[in-house]
Amino acid sequence: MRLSTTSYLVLGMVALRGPSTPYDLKRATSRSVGYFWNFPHTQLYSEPERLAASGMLAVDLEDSGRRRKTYSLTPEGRAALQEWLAAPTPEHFEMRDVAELKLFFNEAGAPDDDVPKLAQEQIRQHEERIAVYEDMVSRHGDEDWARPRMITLELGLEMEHAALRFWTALATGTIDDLRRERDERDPR
Amino acid sequence: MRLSTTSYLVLGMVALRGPSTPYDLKRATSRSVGYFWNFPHTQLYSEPERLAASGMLAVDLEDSGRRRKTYSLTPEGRAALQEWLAAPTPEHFEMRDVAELKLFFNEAGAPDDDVPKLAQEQIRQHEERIAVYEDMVSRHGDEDWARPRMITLELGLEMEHAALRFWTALATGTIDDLRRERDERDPR
DNA sequence: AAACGCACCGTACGTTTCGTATGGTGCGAG
DNA sequence: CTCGCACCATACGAAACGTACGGTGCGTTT
Repeated sequence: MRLSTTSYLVLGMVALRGPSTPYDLKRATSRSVGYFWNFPHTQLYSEPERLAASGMLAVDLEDSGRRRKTYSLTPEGRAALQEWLAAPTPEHFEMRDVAELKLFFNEAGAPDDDVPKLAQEQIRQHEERIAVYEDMVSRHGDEDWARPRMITLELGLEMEHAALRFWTALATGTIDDLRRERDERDPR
Repeated sequence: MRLSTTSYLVLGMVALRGPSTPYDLKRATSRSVGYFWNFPHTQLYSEPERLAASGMLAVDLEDSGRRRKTYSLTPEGRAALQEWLAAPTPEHFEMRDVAELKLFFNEAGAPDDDVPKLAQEQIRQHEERIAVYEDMVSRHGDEDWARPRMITLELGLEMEHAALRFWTALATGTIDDLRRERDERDPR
């Protein structure tokens, strides 16, 4: 049985939260890890089933109305998760950025310049996302249980600010400054 | 007929390159736009077929051995592409970062600390990618045809440096400095 | 206390994407 | 001339995706 990244996502979430229903997972991921690995909620119903079938999760079926399924980690599940966590990842992150695509193909566009509008919208997007992240920090930043999970927010914030700087520079025609400042900061 | 992002990718590539075979597209994307929107090469064989069926591309079938198909843009195809380019994107970029996942779930791992190795490997990844991007800049940076397409490289570089700063700070225990420096640079 | 409405929760199903694996093609070396 | 390897193309099964629908049960209204 081959485990995908989604599998480990589920195993990890159950490990952090304790026994969970798919709906619990859905809510928990959409507010945290979902920001850097998105997937449809249907996966959170089918994937635990697969994992239970291969002994990674134990399932407890509610017999009343909603017939909720509550999944918990088995020793095998925990072992698989820890093995995965212990191995560093040779993969580079993967991006999917429609705005960047549009910028790349810009020269094939109609004569009038579409870039300012594109940049403006991206600036909006990134500022909004930064606000969301900062809000999380200020609401949970000093709670002990949250601390270790907050660290990834810093990466998110670095990336958001990087993108924001780029689109802002593009909108104001100061791309050259961008490169110069980067060279000063992280000399090659 | 519904066009996906992949459709526009193909339309855009044919627009920039002129008439192209799927293999041409594959090679061209893998060295450029593939860095921020990856997809398997099989898509580059099936997608143009779809687009040709709906009149966005014209196909010219080689009758000799390899039976190459060369696709070129029709007026409808160009119109569709330009319409797409003219509309700013409401979407935020999407990330898929296995390393970030591992970091997030770290507390569920075995007692010994897996983070240093993880960080080290990511630093390697990002330095390597930066080298690739810088090489592109230095090889094509002063060619006129390449200039407009080089601009997205700057976004790539900003992102890479952001990630590199994060993992480096994580490895050296200077995450707090990271935040402080960011605040100085981009005051909230 | 019955009826209603809405937020909560779960799953079925058709479509698209993905990756792998396989097989043909033709140039250049020997 | 033929052999080998890089080039090129597609088939096919498996996974991921998104949407759309349908049930559940709590709180509110009458």
